Amino acid sequence: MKAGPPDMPELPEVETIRRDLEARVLGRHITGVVIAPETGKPVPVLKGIDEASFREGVAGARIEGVERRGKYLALRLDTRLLLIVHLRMTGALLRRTADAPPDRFLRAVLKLDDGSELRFTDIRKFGGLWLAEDYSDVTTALGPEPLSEGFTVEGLTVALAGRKAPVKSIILDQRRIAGIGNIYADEACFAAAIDPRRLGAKVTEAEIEALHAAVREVLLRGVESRGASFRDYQDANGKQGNMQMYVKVFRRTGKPCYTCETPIERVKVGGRSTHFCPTCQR
DNA sequence: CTTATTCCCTGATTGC
DNA sequence: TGCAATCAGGGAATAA
Repeated sequence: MKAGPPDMPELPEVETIRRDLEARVLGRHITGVVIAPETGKPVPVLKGIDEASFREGVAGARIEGVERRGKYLALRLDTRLLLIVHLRMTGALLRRTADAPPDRFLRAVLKLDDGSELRFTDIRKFGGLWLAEDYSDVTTALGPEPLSEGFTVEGLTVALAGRKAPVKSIILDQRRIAGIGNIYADEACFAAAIDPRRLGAKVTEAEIEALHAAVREVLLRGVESRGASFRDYQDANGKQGNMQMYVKVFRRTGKPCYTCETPIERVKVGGRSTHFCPTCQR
């Protein structure tokens, strides 16, 4: 496995986990919860709820749906509550048999009535679990799902109109579009031939159409590839994705652009590492 | 409403 | 060789 900074679960990665879990845990009952002892600096894995209340809220509940909203994953319980998970940077949600070897960086375990377990691991402890009635209880309002009909050229036009923020920052903003992270933002800007540093207000009508199509294209390819595993990402079965083999610019700094052979450049946009081709992207 | 900055956390990498 | 400093980043909080 290639070394480097961690890769972060974005829409395609979370969707891959969702599909894996839907096929395996739908209809199962949660029989127990185990919170792993803290290692390093103590950071609660349960957000906005104490352990006893969480256990009481999920124990015995039946899993009636496995959902995704943006980068949030949720188990819909028959109690009408959502057990919401966010993996942030290094989180994983692994389906294991109860006798499987211990996982490193374990933070919480949901035990199921078929003897399997859902293990939440997280090296950097940015992720967490919530128990809530709705996504709006745990996050600011999320924009449309980019792979749904709710994501339109018109909506993207409004999101960019008059804005002085870089186009990359705008498509990374979960309130504008839900689910795009650093990998797919860079790939979408390349596919649309737009310099990621360009201000939103300076993107033309034709380019907005191209960007709309590009966002959908790169995310669909990501889902088809079962996500990108540059280092840490793994699906619910502990397997890596393949999207890292198809990226055109992300973490290809100094390597030749596949289109024009100009070396890919890396800059900071909105505090995030940003990769682009200075020739193809204007 | 906007945009920019800081913070959280720890394994990998870089620098001396 | 060793050990400290630096880096990565999603999203919330804060500042302006």
